Amino acid sequence: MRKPRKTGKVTLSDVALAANVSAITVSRALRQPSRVSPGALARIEKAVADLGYTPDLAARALASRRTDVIGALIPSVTNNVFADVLRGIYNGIAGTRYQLQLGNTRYSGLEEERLLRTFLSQRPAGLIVSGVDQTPAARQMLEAAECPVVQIMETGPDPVDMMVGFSHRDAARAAVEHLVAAGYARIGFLGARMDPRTQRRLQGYRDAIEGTGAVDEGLIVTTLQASSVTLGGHLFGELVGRRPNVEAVFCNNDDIALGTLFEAQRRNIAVPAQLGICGFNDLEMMAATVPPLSSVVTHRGRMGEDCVAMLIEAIEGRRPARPVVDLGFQVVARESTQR
Amino acid sequence: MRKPRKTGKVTLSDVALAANVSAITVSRALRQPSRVSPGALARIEKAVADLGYTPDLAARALASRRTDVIGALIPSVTNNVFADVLRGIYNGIAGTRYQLQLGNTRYSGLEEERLLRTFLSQRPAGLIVSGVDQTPAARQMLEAAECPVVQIMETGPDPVDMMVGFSHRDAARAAVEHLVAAGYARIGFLGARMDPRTQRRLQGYRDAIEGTGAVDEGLIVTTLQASSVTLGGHLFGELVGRRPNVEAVFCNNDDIALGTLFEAQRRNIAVPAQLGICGFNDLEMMAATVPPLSSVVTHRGRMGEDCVAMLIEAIEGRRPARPVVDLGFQVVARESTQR
DNA sequence: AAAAAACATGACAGCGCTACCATTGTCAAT
DNA sequence: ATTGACAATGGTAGCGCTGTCATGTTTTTT
Repeated sequence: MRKPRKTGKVTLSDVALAANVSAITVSRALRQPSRVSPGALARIEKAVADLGYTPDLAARALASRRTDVIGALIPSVTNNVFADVLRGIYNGIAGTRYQLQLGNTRYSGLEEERLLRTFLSQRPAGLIVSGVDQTPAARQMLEAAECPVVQIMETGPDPVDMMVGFSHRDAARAAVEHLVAAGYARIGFLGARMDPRTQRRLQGYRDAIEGTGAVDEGLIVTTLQASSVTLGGHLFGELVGRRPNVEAVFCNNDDIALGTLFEAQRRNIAVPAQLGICGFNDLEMMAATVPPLSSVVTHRGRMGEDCVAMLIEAIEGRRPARPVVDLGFQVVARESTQR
Repeated sequence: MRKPRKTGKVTLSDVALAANVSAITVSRALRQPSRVSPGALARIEKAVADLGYTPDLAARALASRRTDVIGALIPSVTNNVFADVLRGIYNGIAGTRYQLQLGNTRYSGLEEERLLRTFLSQRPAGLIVSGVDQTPAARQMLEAAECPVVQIMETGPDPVDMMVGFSHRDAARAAVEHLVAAGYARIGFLGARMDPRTQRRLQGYRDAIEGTGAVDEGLIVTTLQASSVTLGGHLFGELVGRRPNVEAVFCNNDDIALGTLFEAQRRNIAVPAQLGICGFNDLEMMAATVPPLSSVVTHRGRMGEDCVAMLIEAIEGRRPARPVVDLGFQVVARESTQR
């Protein structure tokens, strides 16, 4: 007697009809099977399979005023660092009922605001944002968000909600202290992009150098350009031009460290005898170079996994005991810094 | 007289009330401003701004039976190749009304099917999938999809709908022919992961070698492990163990080529004099190594941008004249293959 | 000047699902 | 036997928006 649906789509009530229960019971069977009698459940499951029913997520979202979408905002999809974090996030999310919606802010605060607005209008179940330097407007949106929020990549005071990361300043400081301990003096800093986290690493460099004397600004070479291996070579070339007696470099990231290594080869500067090189992040390749490059391990995959785990806990009402997780770091000393 | 919404949310009809028009007119003003009188439009825009109205996408999706979501399925988020494609996709999508939903299949056909099912139940506006080797079930879902579909990464016969990519087989063949032309004999092949596109590159290698004589299977070293720089070194070591007189290698990708370069340095094998190395994809770093490494340029960013452009054209009813776009490739000869 | 076409707007009825409350039946406690 | 607690199920009423058709108003055409 029921008029055929215009859309031809199999709906809840088609399933209900086939299973001889009401629509709401089917809905319950799908979401909380334990609240439905075994007999009804079996009939419903059969009907779902027979009819090939798939829930309509838009209808569900509209009716329940919630979704299973976790939004994530990262500044770059090509940067290996975020790629690893992203892999962790996908690993953490696989097998759960949540879906990831990824936004690429391209290091722009305005773009982040725009994406945040879009995401929030979808009533996400949770939100992942990178860093702690949101614009005031973004910060306000995050605080007003009625879902859990995790800030990733770094730790800091005053979290919006939860946090998982580490101190870039401390990590950089430890790396430079390692160079000092290895016997290098006149240590340079090479940095690209100069986003907030890079700035904090520079600060860590200053912290360490100040422990041994005055900072020579001429040893600090930075650019706003995006990081690359080629650029690493250029930066090192610039540094050598300015301070020919430089003994070691702490590189803002591993691409720059690799570029520096190649540039040193090109200039016949022996690594580690004449030049110590330390990178940051410890990408897989760092152990494979000649000589192997020292770096700072950052737990990127772990960060992605943990932030998803924390988010899901919070979404499901079990707020983590510690809302701020510091994953730490580890200086890995390889041949490139063994004078 | 209108009872206050329970959700406290600003809705279309709140805007309509404030602008003194009906809800449907507000709806039109937002979607097709040209169909509303300038006066009404101005009042509506003011009301939207004053009230801070944001459309509810779930409600829109339910009522209109369509969304602005473009789903993309890629096999890996950490592989530089896909990262570049993804960047292109995000570039193409920025500034449009479309949103990207990204799925990570992790090179698994089953996972691809699962994600496809999830995506399709959201009535996406369009779909991007990687490669041409979908499982039969996935293929069927794609063919039944009522939205445009683009297959990316490679071209082939029998597209589901549209395609943008290039021939991996031809590209690999050209690379190996370049090695031959450079005067190398006994050319090896190093491959990891051995996914379908890698297999086709191996086929291209065979094509080229067969042009000069018989293929020596001992020169082909492969593994199912995921590619990495370290692994590249191991593969090359394995190859040298088996065929000490190998003169050149065509590497399945640039990470492996880089690993090979380092392994050659470790073994004091001179590149390019004693060993020619050619990679695949031409990542940025290839030009910065010592010596610079030859590779095959693949237009990854372009592929991402083009596939989005094609998809949007098709979504909006302007089907592209050529549904299959071959972006081609380019062998870049650098010092590593200049004997 | 009358007819036709184009515009501007609105009323209504859902889209497919779930929140909320109500109803029924069963069983243990009183 | 009565009561209350609980489990299983269903009815009703939307969630916020848009498709469809209808209505009135202007502009254009012949």
